[in-house]
Amino acid sequence: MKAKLADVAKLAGVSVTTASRVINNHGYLSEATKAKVFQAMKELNYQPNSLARSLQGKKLQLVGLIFPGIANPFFGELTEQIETKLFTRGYKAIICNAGRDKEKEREYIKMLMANQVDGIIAGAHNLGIEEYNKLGLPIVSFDRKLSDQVPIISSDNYHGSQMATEELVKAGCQKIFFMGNSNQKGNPTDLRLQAYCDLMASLKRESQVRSIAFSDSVLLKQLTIHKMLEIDQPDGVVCSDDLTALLVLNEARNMGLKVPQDLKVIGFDGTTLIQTYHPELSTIIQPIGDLAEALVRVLLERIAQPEAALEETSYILPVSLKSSQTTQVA
Amino acid sequence: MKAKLADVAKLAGVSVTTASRVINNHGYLSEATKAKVFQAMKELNYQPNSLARSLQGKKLQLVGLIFPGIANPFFGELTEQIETKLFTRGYKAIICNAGRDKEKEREYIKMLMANQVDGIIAGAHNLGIEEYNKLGLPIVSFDRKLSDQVPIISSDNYHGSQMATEELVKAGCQKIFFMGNSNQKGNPTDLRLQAYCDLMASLKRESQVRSIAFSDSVLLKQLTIHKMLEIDQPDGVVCSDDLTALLVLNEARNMGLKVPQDLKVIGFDGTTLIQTYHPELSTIIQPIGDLAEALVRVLLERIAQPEAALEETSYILPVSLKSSQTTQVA
DNA sequence: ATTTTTATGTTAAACGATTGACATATTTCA
DNA sequence: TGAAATATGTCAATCGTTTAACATAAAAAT
Repeated sequence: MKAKLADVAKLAGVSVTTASRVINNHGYLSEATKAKVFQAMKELNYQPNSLARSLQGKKLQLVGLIFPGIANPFFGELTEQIETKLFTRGYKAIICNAGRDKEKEREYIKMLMANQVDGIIAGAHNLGIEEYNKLGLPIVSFDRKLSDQVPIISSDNYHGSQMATEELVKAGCQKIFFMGNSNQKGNPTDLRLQAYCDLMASLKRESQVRSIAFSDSVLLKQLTIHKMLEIDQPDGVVCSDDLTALLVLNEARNMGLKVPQDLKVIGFDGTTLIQTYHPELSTIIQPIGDLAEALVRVLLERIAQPEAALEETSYILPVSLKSSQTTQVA
Repeated sequence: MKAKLADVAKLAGVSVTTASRVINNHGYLSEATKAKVFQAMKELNYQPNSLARSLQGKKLQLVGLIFPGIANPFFGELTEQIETKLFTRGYKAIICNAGRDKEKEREYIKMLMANQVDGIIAGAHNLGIEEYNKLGLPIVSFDRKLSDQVPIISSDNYHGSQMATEELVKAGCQKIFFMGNSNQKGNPTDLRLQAYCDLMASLKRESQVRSIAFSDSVLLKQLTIHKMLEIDQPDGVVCSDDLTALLVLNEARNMGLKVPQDLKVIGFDGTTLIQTYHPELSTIIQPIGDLAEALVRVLLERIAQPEAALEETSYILPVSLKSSQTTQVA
């Protein structure tokens, strides 16, 4: 049904070899022949079968993206940016929503290998180092150390969280809590927590951490937040991400607390979505476009030269503070 | 580098043919042989090369998803659901963010063809019917008529918008406006607009439509909204989607309007994100999970039996009204 | 007029896996 | 014991494309 190279060659009145030469621009070709072949390709709406080409050793120009899920706006925006940048460079992306599921991530990796992807961008990290090490595939990791062989791209989580905490301190908060997604060890969110704790310690203040699990239902999350606001009555909350910050804001409003008078809140991520639809929220902005660019660039470099020594094993991109109403001095 | 079938066969001490037979469960095999081969596969971490298999005529089990972009929460959630359901059935997904760009969508389609995808789920509709018709590939469309040969899955946009408008009428609004993304013809959003207009007409009220283009900057959108709220002073706004509704709510708050006392607002889409972080917003909920299920099921049926006559050319899934604070009777 | 260069064709092998045809050996069952 | 069923192997073709090797012929350069 679908046109193959032999059909093109026949229509153009040349041999299959010549047709292939035209496509791959290989050897001596006359303009006339090229024109004939291109014309035939157009007429037949011919697309070379990438699978067959890749069997020959050519790159499939396909990469796998493994993330916890793209419904989360941060990963959605990051994935979209990555895909766009890949496309510009002639690459395609297979998406894998691994969630928090180790087994699923393992399955995805198998599937990607079977599909001969040229490389992987890993942003879901349920698996151990060893499993990624033995793949023999170019990999770059988003925000998590996988192995010495795998370059990591991330935002400056530590500095971001430091700025966030400072923002609340400067705004005059006396009782600053940290509220975040519960942290498996090694998670970059750890750095956000760490920076908060370090800064509090350096100010001789007590760290107060409340965590809500990613998998908790919203009601449970709200309950946790409610309890914190009611019992502990903090006047400032550093949140591990913007969505958590929104929950805090919502709960505060329900309880009749005034923001920023009674309570100041700052988030983390700064997606376009949040910046657009919640311009009032102070937050730490991750440079999503730059992150995507770095992930793609480093991966494609690895793909082009798999043997080259790693220039850098870690790329930490700067974040920026967006100071808005939720941290305004009352 | 990567293990191939020949390596497995050698390690297992059998012929390549036998190894292949084990994998494909073809012909007579002894338990002992099967065990040996499986063992060898495990040891070598062998994954059959899907590309080579597909060249043989086997399905690649790969489908293309073409959407305007997954950063939009609605498409993000829909894409995630689709991907999950595909994965369960052994299929993989290539994502294509076509935006509003005709040329890019065309390029994506070429690329998908070159990659021998088994089918396409099309949710970005920049191209004409003809282009989709001549692909000779199973396709299902989300929310837009492409051709008689292409089944459409969509929500009941008309009924949804009808319910939305009624909700405002019931809540006592006297001056109900429609605010939405500007509508190219044939867009399903048209039905939302249509339902609003029809209902207004049947009530002998005047339709008032304000449109903001998808591509408008946020500032421009806000300006449009501001103008409407200030000059026309509607007391109810039917929005074509939840994000637009949020902009209206924000602008209303900035202007000191009280919701729902001075102004009632209702949105459309009802993503988990919005329901979670904006529980106050009344909206029409599209059944994202069911839409994904239907898209996947119908596509896989077409893939399994490409020649079968279409059972249905259009599947319209019911939506539901979520009546919340923004449309409460004051 | 002769050598290069350019242009194209023929043929065949290769990529990795599948599969049919055929041969052979072992087991099982009448 | 002999036929049927079971188990495995060898060989070769096939999928669509690429590419090296070789041959040939016309055009261009010497």
